Amino acid sequence: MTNSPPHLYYACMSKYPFNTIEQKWQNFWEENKTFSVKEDPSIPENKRRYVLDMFPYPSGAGLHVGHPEGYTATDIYCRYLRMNGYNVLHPMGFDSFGLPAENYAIQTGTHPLVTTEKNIEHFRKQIKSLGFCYDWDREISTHTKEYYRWTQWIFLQLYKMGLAYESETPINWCPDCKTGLANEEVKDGSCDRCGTKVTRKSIRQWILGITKYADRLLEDLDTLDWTESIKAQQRNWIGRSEGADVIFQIENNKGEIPVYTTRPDTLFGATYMVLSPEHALVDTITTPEQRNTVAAYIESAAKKSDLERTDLAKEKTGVFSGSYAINPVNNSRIPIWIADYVLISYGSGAIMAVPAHDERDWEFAVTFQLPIIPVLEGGDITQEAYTGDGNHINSGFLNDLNKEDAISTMIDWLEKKKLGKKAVNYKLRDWIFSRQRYWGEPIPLVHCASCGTVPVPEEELPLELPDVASYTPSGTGESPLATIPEWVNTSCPVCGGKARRETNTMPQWAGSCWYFIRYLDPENTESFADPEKINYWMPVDLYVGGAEHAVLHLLYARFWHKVLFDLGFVNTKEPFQRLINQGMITSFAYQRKDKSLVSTDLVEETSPDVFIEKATGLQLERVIAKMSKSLKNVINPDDIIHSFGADSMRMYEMFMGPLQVSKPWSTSGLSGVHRFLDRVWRLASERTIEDKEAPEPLMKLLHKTIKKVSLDTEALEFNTAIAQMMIFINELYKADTLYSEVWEPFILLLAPYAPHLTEEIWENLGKKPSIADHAWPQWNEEMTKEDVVLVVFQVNGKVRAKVEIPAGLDLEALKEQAFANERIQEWTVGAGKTIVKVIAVPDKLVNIVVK
RNA sequence: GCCGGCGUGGUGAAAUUGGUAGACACGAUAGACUCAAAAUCUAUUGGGGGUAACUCUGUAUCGGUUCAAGUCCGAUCGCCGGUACCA
Repeated sequence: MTNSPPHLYYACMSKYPFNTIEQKWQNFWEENKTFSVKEDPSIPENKRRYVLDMFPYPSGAGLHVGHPEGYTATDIYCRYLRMNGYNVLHPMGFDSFGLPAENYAIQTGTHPLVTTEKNIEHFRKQIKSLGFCYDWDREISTHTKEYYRWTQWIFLQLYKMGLAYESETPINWCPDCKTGLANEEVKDGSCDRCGTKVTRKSIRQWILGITKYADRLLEDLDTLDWTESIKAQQRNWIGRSEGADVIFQIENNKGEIPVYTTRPDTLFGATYMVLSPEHALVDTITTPEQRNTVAAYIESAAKKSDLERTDLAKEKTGVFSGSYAINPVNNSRIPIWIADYVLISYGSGAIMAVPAHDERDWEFAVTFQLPIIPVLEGGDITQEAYTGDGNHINSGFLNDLNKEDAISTMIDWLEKKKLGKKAVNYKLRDWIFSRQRYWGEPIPLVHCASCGTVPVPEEELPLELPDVASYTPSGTGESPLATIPEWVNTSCPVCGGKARRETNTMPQWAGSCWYFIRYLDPENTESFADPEKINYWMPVDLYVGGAEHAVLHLLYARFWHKVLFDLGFVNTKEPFQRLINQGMITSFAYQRKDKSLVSTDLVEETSPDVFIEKATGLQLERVIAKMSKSLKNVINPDDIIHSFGADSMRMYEMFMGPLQVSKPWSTSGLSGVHRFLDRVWRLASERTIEDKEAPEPLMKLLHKTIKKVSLDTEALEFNTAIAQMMIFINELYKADTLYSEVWEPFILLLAPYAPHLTEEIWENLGKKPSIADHAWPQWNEEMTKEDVVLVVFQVNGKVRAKVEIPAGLDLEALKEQAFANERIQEWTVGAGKTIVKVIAVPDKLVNIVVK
């Protein structure tokens, strides 16, 4: 029960020799290429499966217990599919470009290539020690030039389609990582990777036009078998809204201001306008009297971080520009204000303000005493903005219409008068793609004074990452590559004149946008993958990984895939048909009364479930927390494998609970699973195996077990499949004889779960390895049915008797049984009750309703 | 605030279409084996009452639908994840 510190595991020694067994079979699989897979055309399409794990970033910390969770789930599923005659593609690789290796290089002077390859070695060894059925011949790493050659090639396709463009507008900048970040990499105003507060910085950068695909990224979500939560996150992130662009004329012919609104029906209630401080027209509309005030406001707004301008801002601020605009529906003169609650990055950076029906405008209007005119009935606009539906008032031709009708009527009117038009907007921004760092794919472009930006010819790819003396980013917005003149200075591929290479690199997400395609054809030097192989395997049938990539990797990869689809290079609109997110493996932690947490090594369990802080003697509450070094509750997979074996580790992670939910690690729970495997081993080694017929009850249990394990494995419900196998073993334990006709099928059922142990037992039975190539056992439906069933008799819905009766008894006979039952009689006629109604469900129950 | 998910024993969790709540496992208690311990095996184990047969009660809270609700519907509370002046 206690979450013992790691050194205590070793005390729990097992009897079955998992260390030697596991090493032996891992060697066997490797030498025999048991899990190598080919595109066999004779296997029909419905018998091909592509099962993919999110590949890891090979960090210096090594494998975390969270990794094997998803990997074990797909491993069991793949082994199950193979045994059922499927041709299964199940590869593994490494997402090996990225900042940690580079930061380590800065600290130590070691080349990122050296540490990365060392980490990959370590990860590969750790992953192999769990006995997964990957086809290691297909392993890829995104940092190798053979791989990034094609990442660069895809970038050039994007460039040629006009989807990659250069820009110099303010972007998110992490002062610690010294690089620009995409919107998706900013969480709560901080860098997703290092937690440093993000600032704004204006630098030249490469941007990918993901917004051109916004509609398709949104629509095609409906075709995917993903969890609602991830789809919802992507929908929210794309943030599509429908409304209208409306043009407001500035008084005295100073120009016009287009605004975007989702509520064109409230146009009669627009009593002022607001421009974002960064809006291009601010200068034009500011009157001489207001110039100083406006300039001061813009300066103060510019100093604020995004976080201060949005999250932290409770009070609305702003200044009057001095100018007025004309409301196009009623020609009323409305003031134009400058306020930072309007963002330059959304819509046109300017709004019409309808304080009666918009919370933000209401707050602003109240603060600055601007008029609030209701145009919909309902609510109390003296207290708050009313955003609900209602009949329109004070709205000319919209009066008496509801919200929906008024919106369409107004849009028609605007379009007819050429004052505006229907419009769609997105929260999604284009993808800021360049990084001012070293350890990433060089962007294969050349800047020529006469030809402009020119792509590196495809046949010259890969454009190799050069060696640098110092990895430290300049911080000025240039990558360390800029410091190598012999690399930067080149000739223009078009005119042959002097030119400079692009010095930015790609973000870590680039490599993971298409790695699942490279697995199909990892050695190909002619193309990124052979179309025939793509046709054979794609799309990915099942993709398992963490939910933290909901709007990063999963959105970017979908975008690239759609581009490749449009170019005819891939055969599907979507890369990942089905997605499952494994839950996080958490750990227990101990909490004081004041909610502060105590490191696990400072806690003692004095009696069951009583936890005491050693230093103070105060009782602590056990809570669930993320594993963290500071709490000393991190579980290291290597320790677990060493003390309990990979099979125990695999099975425990599956037995903990449903794959999709997060659950706390418990080492005593692990030992329960280990005990089960040990019992299997002891049955195999201690009992005599008989070829004679097994008793019928055992055969029935076997068939029920085959059915349950098959259906649950298919549905990825591994915890209940394991429970059924435990029931089966508990039953086998009761007899001295082990019948081969029940034992052998059981070992096959267990094989995907505990592959090493079952290979060994299988071989000891005199069978030919590998058990992974053996056919999955089939159940006989007749044998899963019981002859006698337990039926309950209820009176008024309360169980009053339980009886065993022959299965399939007809309803009348069933009712008769109930009435004849002594206990039922006591509760019905015996108690002087009148029978009102009788409900009978075959093989289940009889419910007698009495008064 | 908004979106998504979840609330079941001491603990991790089970429970087809609504039909025996708590399978399986951990922990605990007792017993067997042992000089003893560990390991192993067996039994019991939601809570209350009763010598017992049995009985009352129980799936976050309150209410509803139903012969029957962990499951369906409504409201409330709590937890987790995401997101937030997006006009």
